[in-house]
Amino acid sequence: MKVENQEKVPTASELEILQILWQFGPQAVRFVNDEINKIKPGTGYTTTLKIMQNMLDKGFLDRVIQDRNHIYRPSSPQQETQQKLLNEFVDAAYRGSAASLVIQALGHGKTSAEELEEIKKMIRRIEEEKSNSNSN
Amino acid sequence: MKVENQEKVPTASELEILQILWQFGPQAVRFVNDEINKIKPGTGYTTTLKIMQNMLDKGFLDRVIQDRNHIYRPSSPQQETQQKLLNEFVDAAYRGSAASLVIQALGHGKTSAEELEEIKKMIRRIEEEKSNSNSN
DNA sequence: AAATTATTACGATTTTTTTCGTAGCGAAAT
DNA sequence: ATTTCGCTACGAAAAAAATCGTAATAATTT
Repeated sequence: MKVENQEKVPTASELEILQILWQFGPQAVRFVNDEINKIKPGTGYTTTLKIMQNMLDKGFLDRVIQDRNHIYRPSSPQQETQQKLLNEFVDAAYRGSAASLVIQALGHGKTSAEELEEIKKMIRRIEEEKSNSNSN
Repeated sequence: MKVENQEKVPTASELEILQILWQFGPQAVRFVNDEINKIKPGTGYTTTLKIMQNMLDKGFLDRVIQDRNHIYRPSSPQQETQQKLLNEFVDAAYRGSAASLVIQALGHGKTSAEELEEIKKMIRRIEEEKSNSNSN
């Protein structure tokens, strides 16, 4: 019985690029590089290009030619990638205990009342599922 | 007004070592290397040693001589390091939204009823603090 | 004190990631 | 058709992290 998966996840720089594509949809390198320069000024075009090409090789991105240039888009849905990142992070930083991560994440105090409501709703949903799980 | 911190956080391998020291308290290299070999068999003694020496240089570990060998211990409390890791992770993977991370973390279904109770307790505490926040 | 044993120190190599210079290519402008 | 412009391809260098071989050191045993 295997304990956990060893999925390949994007690096920090790769994740920045994914965030931009998640937010703005499929884009050319130029657009992505411009966005990155808003956060990390001075990042060369070819730097961004190379990372995106690496991501293509690793299978994190797909590419299509449109209007004579290359449009990149994430090859997996945002949620799925975030879930993998989260799983890896929980294992590495909290030894697999999602609950203690959650408690610490809430503990920093910047969570709004609306968000807390959403979270409570989520908990209620889970509790309902749990009580129904005998009749599966 | 600064938006967020850019603290130096341990790498994945360094974090593994911190986890061992958090769990078992201050230890010599030999002990840490043995533990690591339970997870990553074949990791050489000098590899672990070198990483721990790097961590000493970076300030993640302190060292004391005891019984003629070097005993290492984390230089910051576990919670503090985990909080920094968490902040960085929330920014990188969830663009700063702790709430969506929490919802996704709960979503995978492996959180026990007891843990859910703990989380609800935490939420109640936060809500109380929020309503008292005018009288600070 | 010489040999053995266990440890740390040091340096080098390998691997991964990030960075960028330069060449090549195709479309548009002159 | 030649130049210019914007993009991609390629390769290499720099930086960061992980790995390990070997030397040095110090205590214990003989």
